[in-house]
Amino acid sequence: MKADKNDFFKDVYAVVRLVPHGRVTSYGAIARYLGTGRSSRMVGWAMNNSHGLEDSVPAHRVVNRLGMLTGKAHFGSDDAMQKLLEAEGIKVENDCVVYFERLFWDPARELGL
DNA sequence: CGATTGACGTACG
DNA sequence: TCGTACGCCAATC
Repeated sequence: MKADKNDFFKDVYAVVRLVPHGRVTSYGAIARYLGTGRSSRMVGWAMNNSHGLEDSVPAHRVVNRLGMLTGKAHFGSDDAMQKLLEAEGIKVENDCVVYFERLFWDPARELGL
């Protein structure tokens, strides 16, 4: 098993797919879980690459540390991301996830790092 | 090949 | 407490 940077992206997708239905996580949480820590930007880049992937990555479950739908503009429609979150029972208001801290899913914690 | 941007986060003033 | 600056790594211009 090689630990190429390519696996980093792959791991990001894997973690995002592991996010339970009706839950959300943050870029920093994933980055920290992967060990990149401060390279949270790369997580966002991975999401951007996820658009061309065969497997759909629930990027709508990934928001910034504030629970803000920062990537909503990349879903094609500004309402697409919010609509997807609401479809899972996540209440979104003013582009911000309501009870974000309650719905927050930390891989490093849930997966038992 | 060099400079800028980007779906973020933390540190400092 | 709020605002600004910097770091991170890769991709794009």
